[in-house]
Amino acid sequence: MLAEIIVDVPLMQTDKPYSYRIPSQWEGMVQIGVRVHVPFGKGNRLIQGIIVGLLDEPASEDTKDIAEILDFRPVLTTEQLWLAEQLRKTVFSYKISLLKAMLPNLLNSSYDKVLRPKVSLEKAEQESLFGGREEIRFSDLDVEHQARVMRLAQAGKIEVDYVAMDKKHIKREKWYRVYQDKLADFDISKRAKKRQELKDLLLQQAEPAPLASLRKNYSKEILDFFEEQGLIEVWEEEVSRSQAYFDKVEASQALTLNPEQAIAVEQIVSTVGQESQTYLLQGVTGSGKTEVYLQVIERVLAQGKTAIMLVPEISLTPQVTNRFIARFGQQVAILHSGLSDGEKYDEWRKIEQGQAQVVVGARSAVFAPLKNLGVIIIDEEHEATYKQDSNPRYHAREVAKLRADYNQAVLVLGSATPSLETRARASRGLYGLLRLNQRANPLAKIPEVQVVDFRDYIGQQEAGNFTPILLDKIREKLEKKEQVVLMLNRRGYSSFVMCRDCGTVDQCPNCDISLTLHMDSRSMNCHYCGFQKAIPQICPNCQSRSIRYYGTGTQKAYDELQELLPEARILRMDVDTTRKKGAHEGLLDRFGRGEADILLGTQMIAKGLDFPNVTLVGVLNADTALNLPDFRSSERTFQLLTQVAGRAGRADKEGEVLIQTYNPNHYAIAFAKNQDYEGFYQYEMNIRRNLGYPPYYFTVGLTLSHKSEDFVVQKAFEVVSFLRENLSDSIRILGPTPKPIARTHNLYHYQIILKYRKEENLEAVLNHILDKTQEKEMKDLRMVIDNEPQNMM
DNA sequence: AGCACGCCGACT
DNA sequence: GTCGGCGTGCTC
Repeated sequence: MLAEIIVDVPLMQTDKPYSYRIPSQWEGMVQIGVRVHVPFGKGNRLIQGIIVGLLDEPASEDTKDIAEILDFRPVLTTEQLWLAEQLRKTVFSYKISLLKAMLPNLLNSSYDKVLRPKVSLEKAEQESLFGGREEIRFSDLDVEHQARVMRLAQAGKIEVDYVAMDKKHIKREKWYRVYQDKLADFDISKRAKKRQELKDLLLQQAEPAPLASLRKNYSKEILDFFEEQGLIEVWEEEVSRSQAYFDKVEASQALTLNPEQAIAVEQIVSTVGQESQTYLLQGVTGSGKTEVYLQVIERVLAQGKTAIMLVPEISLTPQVTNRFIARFGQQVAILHSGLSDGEKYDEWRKIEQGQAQVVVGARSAVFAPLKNLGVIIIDEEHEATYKQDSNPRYHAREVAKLRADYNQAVLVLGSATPSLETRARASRGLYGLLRLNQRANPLAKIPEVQVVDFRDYIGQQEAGNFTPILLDKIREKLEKKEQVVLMLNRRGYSSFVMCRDCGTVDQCPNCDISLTLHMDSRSMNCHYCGFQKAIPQICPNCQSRSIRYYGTGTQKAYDELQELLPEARILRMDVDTTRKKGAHEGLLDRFGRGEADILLGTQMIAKGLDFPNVTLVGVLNADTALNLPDFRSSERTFQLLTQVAGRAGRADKEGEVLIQTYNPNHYAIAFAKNQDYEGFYQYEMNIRRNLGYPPYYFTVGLTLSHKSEDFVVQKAFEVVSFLRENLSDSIRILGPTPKPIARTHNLYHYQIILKYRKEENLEAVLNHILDKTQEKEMKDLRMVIDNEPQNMM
């Protein structure tokens, strides 16, 4: 009996199953989807592998044995193995990388080396290294000793063995149960006051309970006494570390749907279990999409099926997740990046063991090992975060479609501003189109949007970020004790330092980007590589003292605002203030409780917030994302402005939106002002057709990086000519061009973009290129192939 | 990746 | 004449 194993060596040459013999003692116990350790290569070092197949074939001469079985039951389902197989075709990554992306981090164990002295090792060395012990761990040594050990090992004086460090870790909790009859008859001496007290307490305790509740008031000795006497039974149970999270949420009931919502729910539910179908649920902000999701899931659960609910990472706030916990209680598993590895593992086990039927999570939750899927819902489907921007570069939407097909499940894509790709498919009838045009709260009105031309106020502004008209509006709202949300769209620039005499901008020495000023740490920082230095006092180029801060950041806007409106209580929310765990929720909670008048933040405030007292939303600078060298920049700007406008007037108070811009006539801003998705869609589709971009064409981006610019350029041209030779004439190849930020981490990046409608050999050709870049002569050339890149930057 | 094989220059 | 440099190729 042989097992086919994908080994954990992420390389093109090893991206195929290897056959290993299953030692007879494990025969019949080994299953597909189980992790193993296998000897690999000349040194027979142990590496992790995943069994993807079993063969009833005789072993050949050089077949090796599986060294160790890591799991008693599969950690990957057959569906997940199938998924990896499918994704391998469009995600230019290795199968092992895809499989590992489906496992919780905790299960991806690492290895250690065990060292033992050989007889040839000098006594003195043995004493100083081993100090009498029979073996030591390589990882326990400091770098100096590690090097010494390596030399001795090479000299054959130390024996080296590989062992795996398995970090698997299940948190356990002690529980107890009282033997009531026995306890009632048990006599405790009058002098043992504490034991008497505990007896009385336990007689009231009919149900099993956590031992920790007794530990608070009773010592270990007393509890041990009761256990030894057989009065209570104590045992250990696995606990979910996120349990506390669930305990504090109160259950909620389904809300009454308006006719549009009801139609959407019925339409979606009617297809569940019938066929794999995709719906686009296009609903204006505040139209109650979440309630539709909740009721669809409820109906799917009633059919005995399971559900995945994907939301963008940023909106995985308690505000959102609590709604799911409140409705479905213990049936929900929550997966997001804020959890520790241990917590993620706990949630994963809940899913894998069938305790959770609903998974709410960010991108990677699309891989959740739920069985019998009925529905997958992707909220805010246009968000770029659904595409992973590191290996493996999968798109959650694509994975969800595959899973829906596999399970005959329904895929629901929800958005107020769908991506053009999705909307185009709905328009062509490939997806069902469901619309919600009314706000769920009948009193809430679509807010009035006003566009302010920054150029009209040049020279008369009190401060760089605020036109007088916006300031007046803010003051007006503050007087009425209403709240204001201000968004600073920082993408593209931030504050930098420039010399007024010679124009020199302080740049990162490793990256082609200006350094960003951070007032709180009094330093200049590079946002790409983390480089940090002191704020210059004189120009590094001309030694002039006329050095000034330019651009704008939330910090600067905050300072300006504080000066202009000293009485206002302002909360600042950006990556700097939300880095700490829980800081994000903390800030929102405070704002929700009315502890601040103004919430000033970056794009992260545009999503999912629902504060009834917010009546003004101001966008300080609508343009920054508009001029980025990316064909999606208009789409992004339109989506962002529409989203943020939706934060105003959620309840019965009328909302207002004010957008400051230098480009009031740009179509993305004009359509956003009128909240006209249809107009924007038609206009943008025309542009995409003329320029040959998605959804009319498919795209693939290739990025080459190297520390020598000449070398990357040369290799990039070689890649382009290889592509031209091996692909059809109809493919359009752009580049190579330097990336918009041409150098980061001391590496030069060059980009090639492919645009095509149909290309038979593309997968094979790209795999071949990936394979070639791993050859030795390519030195440390880095190559990334990104199918349907979301960011051209 | 990591390890061994193997073919050329510098040295005993 | 040999030691060791790293370019090349393979891993069930």
